[in-house]
Amino acid sequence: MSVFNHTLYDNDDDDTPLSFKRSSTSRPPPSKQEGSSANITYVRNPKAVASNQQRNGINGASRSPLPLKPQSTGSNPRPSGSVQPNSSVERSQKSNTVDKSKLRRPHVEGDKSDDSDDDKPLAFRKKPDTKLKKVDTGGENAYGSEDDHKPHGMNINSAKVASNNSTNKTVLLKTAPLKTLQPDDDSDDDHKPLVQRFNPAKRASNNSTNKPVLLKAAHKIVQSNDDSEDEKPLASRLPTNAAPKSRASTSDSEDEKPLSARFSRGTAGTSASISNSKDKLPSNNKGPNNNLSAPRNSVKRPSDNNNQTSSALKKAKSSDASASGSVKRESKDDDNNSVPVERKLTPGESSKSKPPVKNIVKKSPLSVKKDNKTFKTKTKKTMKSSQFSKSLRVPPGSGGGKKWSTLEHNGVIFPPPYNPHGVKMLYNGQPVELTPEEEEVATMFAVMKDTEYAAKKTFVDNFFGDWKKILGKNHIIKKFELCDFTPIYEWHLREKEKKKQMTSEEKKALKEEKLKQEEKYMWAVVDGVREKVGNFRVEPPGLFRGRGEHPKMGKLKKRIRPSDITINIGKGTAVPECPIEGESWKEVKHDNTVTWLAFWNDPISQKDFKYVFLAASSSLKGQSDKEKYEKSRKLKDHIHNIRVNYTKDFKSNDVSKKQIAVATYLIDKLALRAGNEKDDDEADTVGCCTLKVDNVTCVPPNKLQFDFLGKDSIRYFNTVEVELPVYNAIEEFRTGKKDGDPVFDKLDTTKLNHHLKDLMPGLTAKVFRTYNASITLDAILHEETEDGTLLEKIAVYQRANKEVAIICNHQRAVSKSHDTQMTKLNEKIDELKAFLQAQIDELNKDLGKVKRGKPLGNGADGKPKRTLAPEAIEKKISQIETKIEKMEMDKKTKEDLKTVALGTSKINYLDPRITVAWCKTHEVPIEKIFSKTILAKFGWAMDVEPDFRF
DNA sequence: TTCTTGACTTGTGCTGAACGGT
DNA sequence: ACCGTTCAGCACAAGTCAAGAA
Repeated sequence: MSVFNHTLYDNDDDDTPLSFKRSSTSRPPPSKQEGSSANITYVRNPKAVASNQQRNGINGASRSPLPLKPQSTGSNPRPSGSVQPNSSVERSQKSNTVDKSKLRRPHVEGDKSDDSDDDKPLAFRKKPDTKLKKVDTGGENAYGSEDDHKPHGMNINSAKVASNNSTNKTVLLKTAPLKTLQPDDDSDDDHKPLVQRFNPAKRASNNSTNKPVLLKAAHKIVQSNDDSEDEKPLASRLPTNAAPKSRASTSDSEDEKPLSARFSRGTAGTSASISNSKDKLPSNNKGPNNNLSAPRNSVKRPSDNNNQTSSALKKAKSSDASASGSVKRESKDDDNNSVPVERKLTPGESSKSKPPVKNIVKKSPLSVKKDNKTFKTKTKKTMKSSQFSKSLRVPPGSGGGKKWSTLEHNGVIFPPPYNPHGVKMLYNGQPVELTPEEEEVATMFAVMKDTEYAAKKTFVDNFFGDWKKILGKNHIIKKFELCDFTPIYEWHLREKEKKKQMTSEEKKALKEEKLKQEEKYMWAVVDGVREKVGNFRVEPPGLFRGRGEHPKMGKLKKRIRPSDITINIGKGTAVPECPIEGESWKEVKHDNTVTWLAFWNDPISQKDFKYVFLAASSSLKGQSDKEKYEKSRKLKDHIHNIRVNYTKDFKSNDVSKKQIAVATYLIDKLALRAGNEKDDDEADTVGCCTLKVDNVTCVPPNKLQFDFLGKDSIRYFNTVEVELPVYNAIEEFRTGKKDGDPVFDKLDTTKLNHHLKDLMPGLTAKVFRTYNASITLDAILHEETEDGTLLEKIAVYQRANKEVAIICNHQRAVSKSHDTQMTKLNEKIDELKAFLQAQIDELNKDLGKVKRGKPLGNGADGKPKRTLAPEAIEKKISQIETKIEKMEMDKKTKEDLKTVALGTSKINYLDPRITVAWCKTHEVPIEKIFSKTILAKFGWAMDVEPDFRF
């Protein structure tokens, strides 16, 4: 069977984590038998749980003080992407010290080689002269970042430096001209405190010496020799050669230097504030999706075998890679297993097995128009899926191309019809009789009474406007102010309580019932393989919860009916029966150039669609995921030239060119999103291309302060030191414009991406995010993993993950109980400290006696104390101190991560092969890093060789 | 060329299961 | 066994980007 299964889910093993052993070489753990055993059970125990309601509310997430990126050593300074916390409080809280030390990044200082820098994540690149000035950092991070770069030892100093300013942090990047950077960065040490520490040379030596890097050494060596390298982008290789550390130092291409040198990054703190609110209505449908036991299919897709079979190595070249990615699918044969079976698919596989199809697929947009009148069937659709040849297949993203040959599924499941509760709300103090339809909408609003939404005017206005349409002109209810939804709200609370009070048996029964109803919708069969369906539940009606200041928040999201839904299914396959009697689907299509199983128009914005796709663990999704990472890896080979290219254009006389250059720089350095144009009926958020004059402030001599609301209205706040030409260009772009005007008036994402494609096939703005995230993880893991305990290794991974999350500005709301929890933790620590101190005092006393040859007397238990050797006593004291340190560390970690979300980057930006290879090399059970779901999603990456480098 | 449509990825919060301490 | 905290997984909003239509 597939490795995947074994690895991940052996039944036998139960939950025991499997660990990859190095010795095993690339092999994954022995596989088990096929499907048999592995079951993944998604079912959870129906116990009652206390949910924590973290809520929503406001997030004020502030970012942890993480340092964003350290300086880069080289050329590009990474933007510090740190986000600053919104709340001053939070900011102040952060401490920089701890993490940083761990985070240190590889650094290269002197690098002579530019190349190396290019490979490096921006974060790691050197700063040119960093003079570290510390900028005002707001504190937390500013320093942090720098510290991070530094070797641990260095941190101390840096710590001092750091101040807790609550304000903004500025990053300091040095803009130093390249020159500065280069040659002797070592020399820079003088300037920079941090820097000094960083001598590459030193580092290298340290590693070998101080740090026990067992694995590393071996590993590295291997890499260089490995064939595997072929696969790897050059850049990646470089690092490997010497010690990772050496990377920087070693490379010599000076060519590159200039560019790199130029970039300096500031690490500013960024803070992000969040303004999301969120309360959601209870959705009817939610439910765990557990797996049912379904038989699994062991069938594999016919494949080419391109896949990687066992050998992880099969590395296809990048180009192929995408095509050949192997994917494991979850298939189940039988009911019981939900275990994913590994399968490999090659894009072409399916085709093979199946009869060749014509390849005509052209990609046309869906034929369905909204009107649906026009249903055009474009050629593609018409074509039978069956016949495409593999060669024709195009990567999923590419647009054209057949995605499947046969597709079977059972459609979607609808939420239950509204069940009136009969509780009367008050209007002007009087109970009001409402029809079920009117009551349903009133209830949607009532249950949100304690959320932030209920206090927002836009939300209330939109809700009331839509509700009035249902009430009709002549309804007694005319003014919102006279409405009192409290009775319904209280009813809701009672229902919630009832639910909570149910016994576990009752809950279990309910769950099973639900599972039984949903089981048939959970699976689809694609090219003969059973695959999980992602979101087979139609969204229930409710009030739209747009994020930020969304102009449509509160509008009624009407109930979706079968007549709103378009089904996509294989030709010749039975069309799913419409689950609601007397109704029928809007349309049934047979389009094998797309991966959706069904869609309906978003009731809030008719121009948008809601799709039903396969689950992330499916082969189709896995293949596309792999292609995404392969494309990002390819960027490694082009990044140097791209940087040279845009640097050259910073001073172009062609404004359009200049804007493209500066925008690309910001996307590369700061990991900004592209920034598509938005309509007026959407929240007012921006990305790089849509930055407005008031989103960027020039802080002389060469810093830029960004403050804007990005995706999901998450605040991006960061002050970064940039190269002087960039600074000047931004200043120029802002000149003569008003606050709300676009900084990049000659640019939009289409133009930018068009330009990027000239630099590298398939390159788009978002690829930089993936590239910088993955290469940062790869670099930190290689630079900082040392021999140590499992927990220590996991901590290294977490720090690396955190670093990436900060770069990407992935935030989360601070849990409501965070402060309480911290207080408790502090009390516990203090208590323990006092206790431990007493012990230490006692031991010290004993130590003195022992040294003087005196008897120890009796212990607390009245028995004479055993005489310990001084060394033993010292050791004991040391252990106690270590324990205290560990607790402090845990506390810091908790504080640091309170506003940082690690999951998003893990799921979307970090090439799983980096993690898998690292786990194999360092014998860390993959389950310690990836949850069951993520493991299933990344089945395609499980058999990577241990020496894989991004 | 620009606008619109369509498809798919990315991102945050909520809910309830899992975990760990008492 | 109970209970609070942590975390996995889901829901669904909000991005990106390509291709077709105008």
